[in-house]
Amino acid sequence: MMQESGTETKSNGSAIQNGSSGGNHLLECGGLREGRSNGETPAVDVGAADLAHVQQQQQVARQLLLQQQQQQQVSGLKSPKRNDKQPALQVPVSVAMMTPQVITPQQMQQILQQQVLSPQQLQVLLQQQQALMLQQQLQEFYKKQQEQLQLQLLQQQHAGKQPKEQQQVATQQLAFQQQLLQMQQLQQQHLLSLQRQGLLTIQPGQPALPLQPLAQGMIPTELQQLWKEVTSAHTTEETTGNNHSSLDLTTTCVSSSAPSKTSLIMNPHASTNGQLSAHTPKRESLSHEEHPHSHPLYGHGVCKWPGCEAVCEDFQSFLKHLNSEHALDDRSTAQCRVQMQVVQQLELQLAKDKERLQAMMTHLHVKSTEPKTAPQPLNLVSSVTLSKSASEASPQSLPHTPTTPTAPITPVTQGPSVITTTSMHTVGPIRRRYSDKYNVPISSDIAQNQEFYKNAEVRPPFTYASLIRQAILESPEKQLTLNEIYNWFTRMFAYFRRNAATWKNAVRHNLSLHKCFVRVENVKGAVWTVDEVEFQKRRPQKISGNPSLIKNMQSSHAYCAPLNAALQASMAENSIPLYTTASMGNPTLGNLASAIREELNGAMEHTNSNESDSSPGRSPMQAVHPVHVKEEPLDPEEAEGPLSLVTTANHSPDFDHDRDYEDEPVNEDME
DNA sequence: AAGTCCATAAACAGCT
DNA sequence: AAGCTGTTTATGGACT
Repeated sequence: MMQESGTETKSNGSAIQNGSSGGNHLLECGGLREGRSNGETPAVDVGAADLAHVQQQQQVARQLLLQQQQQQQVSGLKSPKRNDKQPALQVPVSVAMMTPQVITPQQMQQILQQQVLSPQQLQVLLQQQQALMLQQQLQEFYKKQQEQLQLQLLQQQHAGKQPKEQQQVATQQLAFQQQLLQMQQLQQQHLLSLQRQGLLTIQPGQPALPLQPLAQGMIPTELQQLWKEVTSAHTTEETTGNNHSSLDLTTTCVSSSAPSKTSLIMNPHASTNGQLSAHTPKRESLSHEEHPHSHPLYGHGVCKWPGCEAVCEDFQSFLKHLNSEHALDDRSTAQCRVQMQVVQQLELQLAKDKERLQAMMTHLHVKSTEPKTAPQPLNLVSSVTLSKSASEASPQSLPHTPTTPTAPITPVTQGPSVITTTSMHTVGPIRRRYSDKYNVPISSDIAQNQEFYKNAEVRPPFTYASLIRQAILESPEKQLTLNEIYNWFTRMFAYFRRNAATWKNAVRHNLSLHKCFVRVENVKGAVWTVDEVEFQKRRPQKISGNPSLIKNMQSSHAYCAPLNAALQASMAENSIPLYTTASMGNPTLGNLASAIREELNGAMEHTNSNESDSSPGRSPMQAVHPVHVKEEPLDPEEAEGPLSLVTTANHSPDFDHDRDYEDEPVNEDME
C-alpha cells in the first residue's frame, strides 16, 4: 500500500529524473543561468596585464592634451583648475561655447533642457567640455606624477649612500610603479564611491576587485552619445541624422549581450574615432523608437539602468523616468563610464580567451565546428569543464571535439554561451568523480580551483561523500553539524547555492548511508565526524595494484591540473575577480594547503609505489600542485580568524555570508 | 550482462 | 504545525 504509492511517486520521480539525472546537466545548466544572482553584474576589473592598455590610453590622452594646449595658446586661455571647484557659472551658453570652460553638469542639464542650442552646437560644446575635463585630469595626474618623482629623487638623494646609476633607474621604476598604483587606487576609490552611491553594483560574492586602470576621462564621442540618449528621450521624433560619427551607447550595451561584435572591444579606443559604430547606432536607436519596448534600458516594466531597477508601468513613464533620473549629470556620466569599462573589459577578456581557446584547439588538432565562442566569465567554466572532459573522456587520448551547441542556455547577461553550455552538458562532470575513483586528493583540486568553484556554478567533480568528508576534515575539530556542512557546501561551491533541497537531501542521505560518517551526540546536538578507516576502506582497493588505473588517474589529473592552472592564469591575467577573493575571506586556505600536502604525499606515495613506467602525466601533476599551494598567500589577518569561523560556533560570520545565497537561505541557527 | 557506485527523489519518524 | 534532522528505500545512469 505504501509501497504502491511509493512506487507511484517514484515512477513520477523517475520520469523527472530521466531528465534530471542523465540529462540533468543540461537542465541544471539552464537552471543555472536562470538565476539572477550570477553574472548579472559583470565584473569590473582590469588586471595588471592591461598596463599596456593604460599606456595606450595615456598616449591618446596626451595627444589630446597637446592639441588642447595648442588651442589654448591660440586662444590665450587657461583652463580652470578643477571643475568641481568651478563657481556656478551664469555664463551664457554662447560664451561657454566660445571659451573653453568647464561647466557643471547642472548647467549642462539646463542647457539641454532649455534646448537653446542646436544639436550641432551641443555636440561641439560637449566635445569641448570633455576635452577640458580630460585635460584637467591629465594635468592633475602629471602634476602629481612630477611631484612624486621629485619626492622620490629627493628621498634618493637623502639616502645618498647609493648613488649608483642602477639604483637610480630602479628607483625611478619604482616610483613609476607607485604612481601607477596610485592611479589605480584612485580609480578604485572612484569605483568604490560609485558603488556606495549605488551607481555600481558588485556582487556580494564577488570580491571587491581589482583595479581599474582605465583612464577615467570620457571621450567626446561617449559624451555625445550620452547627450544623444538624453535628447532622444526628450524628443523622440528627432532623427539621428548627425550622429554618423558617434558611438551609440546602446550599441555598447547591446554588444555586451551580443558578443559576436568583438570589433568594438578589441580596440578600446575604437570608440574614440567613432568608426566602429558604423553598423549600429542609427539603426538601433531607430528601432528603439519604433519598438519602444525593446529599449535596452527597459524591460519587464523595470528600468534597467545599472543600479536603478525603478518600476515603470509603461514605456512612457519609463521615458520620463529615464529623462528625469538618468539625465546627463555626474551620476549618469559616471555610470556610463563604468558601464563602458565593464563592457570593454568583458570584451577584452573574451577576446583573450577566444584566442587562447583557438590556440588550444589548434594545438590539440580539434576542429571546432563552432568557432564562435562565448562570452564572459563563464567561458572559464567551459575551459575547466573542457579540461575535465578531456581528462575524462579518455585520459590517454586527445579530448574529443566539443559537440556542437544545440541549446543555448539562457545566460543572464549575454547571448548564447556556446562552449560553456556545450561542454557543460556534454561532459556531465557529475559522472566522473575522478578524485574518488583515482584517489586524486580532493583538497588539492578544491584548493586549486577554490575561487573557481566559489564563483562559477560548476559542479565539483567529487562525490557527496568526498565533499562531506572534506568539509568535516577542514573543520578545526574535525566535526561539523549538518548545518555547518551545508554552509561549507554553499560557501565553497557556487553550484550548491541553488537547488538546495536536492543536494541537502543528498548530503543527509550520504551521511546516513555511508559508514564512514559517524554521528556523535553533542551537548548542543549532534555533529558528524569521519571515520577515516571506513572511508579509506572503500577507496584504495580499486587503485592499489592496478597500474593501469594509476596511470589513468595520473594522466587524467595531469590533463586537468595544467589546464586548470591555465585557467587560473587566464583569470589572473584578466584579473577575474574570482581570483582575488582568495585574499578576501578564505577561511580554509591554510587548512587546504596542509591537506594538500598531506594528500599529495599520500597520493604520491601511492602512485610511486606502483608506478613503474614513466607516465607522462605525472610530472605535470607534481609540478602543478606545489605551485598552487605555495602561491596562495595566507592573508595574515585571515590567519587566525577564519579558522574559528568553521568552529562549532553557530553564529560565525560565514553564516551571514550564506544569507546571500538566494535559493534557500541556510539556517543560521540550528539548536 | 551483472555488479557497483553514485545521484536523486521521496517517504517517514523523531525532535524542536 | 512547520521545519529540521536523520534513516531508509527505490530508481536510474555511468562505469567496471
